[in-house]
Amino acid sequence: MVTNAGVLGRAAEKQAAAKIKRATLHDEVVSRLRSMVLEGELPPGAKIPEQQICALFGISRTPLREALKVLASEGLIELRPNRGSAVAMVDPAETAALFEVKGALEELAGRLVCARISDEEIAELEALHARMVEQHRAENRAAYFESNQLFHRRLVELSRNPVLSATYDGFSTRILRVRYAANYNHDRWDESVAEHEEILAALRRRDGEDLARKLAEHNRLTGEAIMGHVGGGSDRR
Amino acid sequence: MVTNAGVLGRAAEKQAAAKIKRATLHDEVVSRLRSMVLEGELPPGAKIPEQQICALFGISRTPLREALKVLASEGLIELRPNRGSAVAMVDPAETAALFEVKGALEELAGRLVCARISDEEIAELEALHARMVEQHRAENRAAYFESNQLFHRRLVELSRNPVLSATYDGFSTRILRVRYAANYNHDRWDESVAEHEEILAALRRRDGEDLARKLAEHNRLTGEAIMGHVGGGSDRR
DNA sequence: GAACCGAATTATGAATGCAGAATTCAATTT
DNA sequence: AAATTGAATTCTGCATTCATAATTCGGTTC
Repeated sequence: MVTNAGVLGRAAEKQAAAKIKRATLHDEVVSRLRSMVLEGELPPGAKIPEQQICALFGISRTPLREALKVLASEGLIELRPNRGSAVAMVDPAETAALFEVKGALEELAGRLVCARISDEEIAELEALHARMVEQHRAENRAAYFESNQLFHRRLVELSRNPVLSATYDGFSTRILRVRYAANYNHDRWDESVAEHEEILAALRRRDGEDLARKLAEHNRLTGEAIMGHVGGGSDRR
Repeated sequence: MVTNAGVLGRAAEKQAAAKIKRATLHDEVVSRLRSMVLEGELPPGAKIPEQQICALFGISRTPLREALKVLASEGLIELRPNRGSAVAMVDPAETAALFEVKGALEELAGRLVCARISDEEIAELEALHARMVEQHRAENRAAYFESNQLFHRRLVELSRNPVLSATYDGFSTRILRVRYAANYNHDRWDESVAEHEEILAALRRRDGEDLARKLAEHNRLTGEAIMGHVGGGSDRR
């Protein structure tokens, strides 16, 4: 069963708060297809036969094709003229490139957020972190995973740069697919939690440069941990 | 870019001779619509009546609507469900946000390019710079403008991170629309050329950190110059 | 038996048609 | 006369249909 809440981009959450049903069909299709790609239900490289998907969703090809254009511009699928569309392959080199850019974005977010965040919002992030630690202790992988995402997402959002938030969400989404595939090992959890502590410390001091460095480093290490599972050990189940 | 890997000379020859036509119609429509938005032919806030545009292009609504979805995800136009699409407004706050993110991307590019660029490619950038200086001296605004864009674009490209290049291009495009509107004054040209000299100097020394700083600063100053003409202060909301 | 060519099938790209929402405009009411 | 309501028109969203390129499969030839 698909629960869109924390995994999908900003659009999904906003809509969820307002209405249960989406205004337009192709937006709904974009969300559902994106989930399917992220969760691996449509594996990398898989061809996307329009008619089958249409039958699955109970819609016609028009809204589906509109949705495919959007997902293609997000980099999740590829369109080959007259030859159909397919789920984008996960290229190790591209994944590394994604992490590099995501790191630069978090660096910027770190600098900005220190200048613009309120005390209450710092407390909010600390609460998020506490929840994450609790889920880590309970070894609830899925919940920990989602809280982790949420923490970073909220931190970027608090930088009060909507363009940055939107861009960051896009990269998170693309990377999420790889993270699902490579469920990296447990000991990285401990490191990750420790790094979050340091991140919060820098945030409390409102030391923008230090926070930027810490975030970039955290991102780099996470990337390497994941890359190690994607590139080196092909760990399929 | 295009699938030109034709082993059969005849088909490729015919294509090249006839026209550089795109494989799919909606791709062509995306390009043409984007140009119209960038050049101000479709001014910010303008509604986009599908039928008129269809008549103008001599196409049906289907490929147009697919193109609109793509441009919406690029941030150039807005889709309001059941209420039509319109060219995205140029918001001073959003423009400032765009420059912040673009600066972070160039910073990353600066670090990467120093580690990955070859001597020949440095020479190529110097040639581009020289051409730009020449056009500056000749007071050829349009040509200078384009060379300037090209210089930065190529520098980012030489960072050898395709994701970064694509993202940077996207932001350049969105900003380009504002730059067209605000043809900032001539004295900024001189500053800009001087900054390019420093950028090249840092590149020659392959001092990634310094180059990153220089690029970020150059970006910030350009942004402020443009923002001053658009109407917003540097940071106002 | 393998390679090659061509017709049949299938899938994609684009156009048209149809239902419903939004806007417009006129008529009615206060 | 101004405001409001509702009918008519316009436009968007989606489904359906048509055309064309790609793939598949069967037959032929070497």
